Amino acid sequence: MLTSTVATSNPAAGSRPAQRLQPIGMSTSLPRPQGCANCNLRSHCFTSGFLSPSHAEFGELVLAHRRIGAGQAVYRTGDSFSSVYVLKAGFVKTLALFEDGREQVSGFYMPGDTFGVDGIAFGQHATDAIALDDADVCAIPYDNLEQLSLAAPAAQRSLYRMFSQEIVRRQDAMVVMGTMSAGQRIATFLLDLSRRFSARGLSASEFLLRMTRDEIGSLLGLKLETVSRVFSKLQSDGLMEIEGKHVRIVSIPGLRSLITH
Amino acid sequence: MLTSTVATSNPAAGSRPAQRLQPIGMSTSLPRPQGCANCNLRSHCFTSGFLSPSHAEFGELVLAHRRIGAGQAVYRTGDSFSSVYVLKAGFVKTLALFEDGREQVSGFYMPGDTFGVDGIAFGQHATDAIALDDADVCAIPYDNLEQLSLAAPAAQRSLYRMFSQEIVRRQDAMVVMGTMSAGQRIATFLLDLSRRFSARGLSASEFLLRMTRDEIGSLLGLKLETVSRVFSKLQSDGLMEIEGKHVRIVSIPGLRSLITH
DNA sequence: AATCCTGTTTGATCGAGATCAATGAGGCAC
DNA sequence: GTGCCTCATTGATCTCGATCAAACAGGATT
Repeated sequence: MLTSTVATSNPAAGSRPAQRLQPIGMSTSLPRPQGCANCNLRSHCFTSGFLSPSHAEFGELVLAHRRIGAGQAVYRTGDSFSSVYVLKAGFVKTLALFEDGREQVSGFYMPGDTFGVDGIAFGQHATDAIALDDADVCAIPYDNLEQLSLAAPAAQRSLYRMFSQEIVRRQDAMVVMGTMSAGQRIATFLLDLSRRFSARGLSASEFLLRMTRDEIGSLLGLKLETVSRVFSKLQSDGLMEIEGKHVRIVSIPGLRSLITH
Repeated sequence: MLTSTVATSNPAAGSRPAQRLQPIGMSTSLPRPQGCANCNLRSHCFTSGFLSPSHAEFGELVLAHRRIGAGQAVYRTGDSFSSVYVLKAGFVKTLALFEDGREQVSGFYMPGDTFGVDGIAFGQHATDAIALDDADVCAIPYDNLEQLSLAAPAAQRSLYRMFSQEIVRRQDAMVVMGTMSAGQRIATFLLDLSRRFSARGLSASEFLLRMTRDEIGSLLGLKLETVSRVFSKLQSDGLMEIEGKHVRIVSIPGLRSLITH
């Protein structure tokens, strides 16, 4: 069992209704305390592929910066598409909405991740992006990005890679939902989080879930009770420990073998 | 009931094992009988956004052309990524493969559709692309596309739109699998096919399925028996008629209301 | 303190779809 | 023609996850 009680970092997210923000543009952005050159997320940001230290001043030109309160929207479905966003701090979920009111979590994003790319197809966003806790986002106006891409082949390549990764990410989600049992889906989810935390220099085995059981279930095509039951089962099987939002993975290989068998 | 027996256009696809083709490049491509300017799919091809008639000769430079036999692969997972493909004739499925051997159909493509975009992220394809019947594909070497994008902003914009559409398509598939019953998934699938046939000037209500029940089930996260049962149910409910591969949708609004309720 | 609210856990039951199984239909090879 | 193969249909049964329901924990508010 976990010995310490861990408070969530997002006490207000649930009780505060999601509110619409103005679209984020350079003209309305707050001044950035420091530029890309000094950003501690440089290595994870997709701009690192084309913003070399010597181009730091160019980075200043491209990026805007804004704080999003917990539960608030970075953008809403149907909002005119103007920017792609890089998460600088906090966590964000994207929600896919269907015409008939159906909705589903389509992704969780952590610092360094890029989101909002879906908007390019039709000039308006195809998801809601909601902050799970207080979050800082860098908004990259799409017009600037297009310009930059024309001027810098490396920028174009980074952008294409990012697009393609979003395609692959959703494709993997399809396979997970189309072929895996509840236990396998949860294991896949946990290992994905683990890998991403690890890539950011954080612990691969111990971390906080920033989202609810309901949101996890929505992403995976499961009900919240099923998510809860699977967590309990994995704990009793000795593969993980879970107490509220606090997760400790006991056996990463154990979770992996669950998925294969 | 349907009064005529309709032969499938793909008698050999099932009995012939999928075989690997050489990667398609300009140097190995067959000469094209005619250029983009005269292509009857111009209006559906993503190149139509930037290849104006006056640029027809540029189109000749960009495009290569090749016939793929039924059951053969345009590319395989892991193949080095060199081209994006536009389907000129026939039907193609893409298969997503997982490390553990898991596989799932991730999309069906019809003439005018673009596929293969997933390869850009990691420089190698993330899917298999298999012809469902004899197919003609236009291969667009990625290097050329990058060059063209740098020179022509309209080309870049078309390419981005296409990427983003692939993201949205997979996201919709996630919602379908994550929130819909078997009947609703099948109805969504049929309406999607109907819309796409209709957009190509073909009948929205009567068409041939080029794929097996198993392949449909794989795309939707269902077993082939379930697909078959749902077809039978929809027929007995008077919403569609189905005989083998031949589908006639009796009530498009009826199918739509199935999805909502 | 008491109350309320959201999120979580756990139990009992139900049902949609998977699984197992048998049969049939169409096409191809010989 | 016969045999073989893949694909499709339909029935019987089973099972996993959904649903319905109750209880509880932690915070926030008053």
